[in-house]
Amino acid sequence: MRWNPNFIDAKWQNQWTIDGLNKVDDNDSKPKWYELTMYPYPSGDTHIGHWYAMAPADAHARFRRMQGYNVLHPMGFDAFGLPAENAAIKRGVHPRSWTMANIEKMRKQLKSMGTIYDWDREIICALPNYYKWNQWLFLKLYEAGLAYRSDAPAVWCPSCQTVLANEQVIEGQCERCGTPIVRRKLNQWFLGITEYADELLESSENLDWPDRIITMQKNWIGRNEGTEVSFDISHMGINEKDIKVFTTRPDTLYGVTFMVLAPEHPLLPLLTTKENKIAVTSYVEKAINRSDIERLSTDQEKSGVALGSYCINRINNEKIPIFTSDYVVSWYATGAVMGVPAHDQRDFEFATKFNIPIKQVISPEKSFSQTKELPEAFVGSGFLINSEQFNGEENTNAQQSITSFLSSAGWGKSTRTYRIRDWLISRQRYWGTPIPIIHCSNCGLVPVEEDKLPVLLPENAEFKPSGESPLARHEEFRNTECPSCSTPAYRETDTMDTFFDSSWYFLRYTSSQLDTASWDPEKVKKWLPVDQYTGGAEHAVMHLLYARFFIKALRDIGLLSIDEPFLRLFNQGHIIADGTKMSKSRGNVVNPDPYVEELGADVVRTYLMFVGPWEGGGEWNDSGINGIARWLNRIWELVTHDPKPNIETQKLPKVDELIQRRLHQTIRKVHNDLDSFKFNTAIAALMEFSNDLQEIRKTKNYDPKTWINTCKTFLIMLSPIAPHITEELWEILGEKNSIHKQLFPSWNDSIAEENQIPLIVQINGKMRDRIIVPSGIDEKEAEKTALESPNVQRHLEGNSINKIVYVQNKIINIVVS
RNA sequence: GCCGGGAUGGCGGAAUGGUAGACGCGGCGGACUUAAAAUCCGCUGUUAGAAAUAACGUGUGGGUUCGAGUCCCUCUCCCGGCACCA
Repeated sequence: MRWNPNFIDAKWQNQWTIDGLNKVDDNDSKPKWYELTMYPYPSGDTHIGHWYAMAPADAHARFRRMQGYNVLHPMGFDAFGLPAENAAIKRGVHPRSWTMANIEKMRKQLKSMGTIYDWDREIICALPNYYKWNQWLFLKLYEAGLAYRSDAPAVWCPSCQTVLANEQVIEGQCERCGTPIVRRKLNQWFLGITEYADELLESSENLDWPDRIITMQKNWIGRNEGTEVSFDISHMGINEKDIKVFTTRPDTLYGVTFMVLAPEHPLLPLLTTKENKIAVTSYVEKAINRSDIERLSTDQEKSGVALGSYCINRINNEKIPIFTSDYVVSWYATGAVMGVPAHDQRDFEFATKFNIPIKQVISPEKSFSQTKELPEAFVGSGFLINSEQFNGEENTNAQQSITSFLSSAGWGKSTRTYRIRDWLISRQRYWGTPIPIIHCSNCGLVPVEEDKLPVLLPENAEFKPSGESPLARHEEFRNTECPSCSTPAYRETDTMDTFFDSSWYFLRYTSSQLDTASWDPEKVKKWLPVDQYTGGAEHAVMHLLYARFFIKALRDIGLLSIDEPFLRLFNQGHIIADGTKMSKSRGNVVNPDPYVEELGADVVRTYLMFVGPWEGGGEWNDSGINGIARWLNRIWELVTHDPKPNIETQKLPKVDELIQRRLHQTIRKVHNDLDSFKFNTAIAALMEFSNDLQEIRKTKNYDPKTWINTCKTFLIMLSPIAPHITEELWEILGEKNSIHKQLFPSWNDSIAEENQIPLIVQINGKMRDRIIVPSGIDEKEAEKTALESPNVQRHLEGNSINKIVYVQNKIINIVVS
């Protein structure tokens, strides 16, 4: 190393702090730019994956700042969550001390990256000055009817000993620990995200987000148009008079030969006959206790049991036997399915197994008379048969006519159903925000008064998981009195999902120190929405969807006036090691510190940006990192060594022109690449340019003034990527003001333009020669020059020219017979 | 099963329908050095050739085009998402 990176890193990080270079001024009159990167969970070690997420984001934010924006690029810690609790249980330390010690360590490591975070704005969600506002926002949502308690069947992770949101289930397994989940009926807190399903779907069209994320959110919301049909059970003598089903195929209504209720369906016990009770109860119990993976595996044989009762298909008055089966799930649509075995493969399999009649009602041909036995369900389109007045109708048509018939009869209606469920936010764990509600036997649910917030998380809880919240066993916390009637009452003891914290943290950055409100409305008005968000795609249907919902809900409550939190989104890839995600438990964490110590922060930053497109991520491999160290070394040499040009040569103006041309080409390329997160090619362009400068220096034919100015411009372009070495060299070149206060250079297309270009000569599309011609020559001239080429002549021998295709400044293709 | 994205040298990767392999790593050869490291110079897709050059070459097979890594169709494999969703 020709320069001492450790010395320079420390020198400038210190100097920038002293100068307040990265303080963000809310009153700055420059246009604002809010560039946000997802805040990390303080797991203890900043690994190379964190750098991969943060260093390029920092370079981009710096680039925006150099374009003249007032840039807010904050950092904080997603400090509540299970790992702290698990680590605490394992090691006997308190989650708070574990978390705070980790934050301490991570903050130091993040500072070593040389980022522009304004640490005065840091947020830590696990501190009362943050979670107080979680509680306050919860109460606002509660007042608005968007937070409610309900008995819906919840997803339960047997290992984490808590309920989860549907979004936290990946292929039937807990997102965090991979344990197969089960469903339990529990009384839990939900947020009404489904009320916003349509808006979430529709307004995503206007976001500058990757298509795949928008698609994932669309699929997750899963809006489906169909028909709700009610089947008559009034003969059963119970309160409910019908079973409602949702179907996308109302055209097959005459083909219904059975009804299936989900094992959790509320009507199930009421519709089970005495004779069938034992069989049904045992089936239901088994089904409910199975994990989703077992239960929803598509390759198992259909199972089920008859309830012994029937319902009436009102359209034709047929008696339809009722079954229960685990292929019908309670958490989608109405939890009941009309069985049309002739036209649905699942129903077909069920009917075959239980010897239920299969009645065909759609035929591929119009003149169809006789029902043959179907080998499998016919799911194609065709014409209705066995359907009374609708016979002969095209089935797509019949979907509408049957639906309107049902509507006018009051037996059904056209409707929509959604896959998305309301967001379950209760967690039976300790290390989270206490839900600020009091349960009173007289008054029911009573919100904690605002001036009593925060409801503090007690320090001395026994947090070993037991299936109920640790706070439930904390008498002092649990026992309180009702704010409204003053009788003894108890506190809600569940805590909030940590995605609650991250749904609004970006608002808090604008006024993180404020203790009289969740945020300063003026500042939020100034900074929001986030102009550019960067982070991993794994949050597509969790954090990103929740945050969008939050903003819309808070807008409707009157706390905000924006519709969307994040205007632009960029998903960077992930650095993996040994083929999987880096994690402490897997023991494959790559620590950046040794690299930083050996090579300096700039080398690590630059290398991470150079290895490939940012969205790609990839396997960690340090084989090329020395190449970056060598390059920065060469730059050090280039700038610090007196050029000593031979100013007497006559070629001087020409070389100057060449330098200028290459410089302007490079500015254009680097500007456009940084603008669109293409750091790898921006760095490649800077490398090419520095290689050119080295060649030029060897000639000694240039004006020293041009040389120095060119070096300075080059350093400015490199400074968002490698902030320390460029600042040092900037100082060495005699500059007094920080390089990071300079504007990004602009280019001039006419200076960048080449006057001599290589023209590719092809014969029948194969390259035969490249000739240097003046830029912009016309076809005739190009043709003449091309035909003069000996190699071209050789290939033309004995052939006649059919056609010549000329593309100016690119190619000339001679087509011969 | 459905919906996305992808497959380019030994490796990471680059290429508005117009020179495939920029840039970097690694490798080979050379200079400097007592030597090594560092640094510098040259070569480096495959095959043939001393070279000029030629043929071949972007997962498979076809197509459109003067011209295809790029556009269209087929298949294979890999990655991500969803999935007994009614």
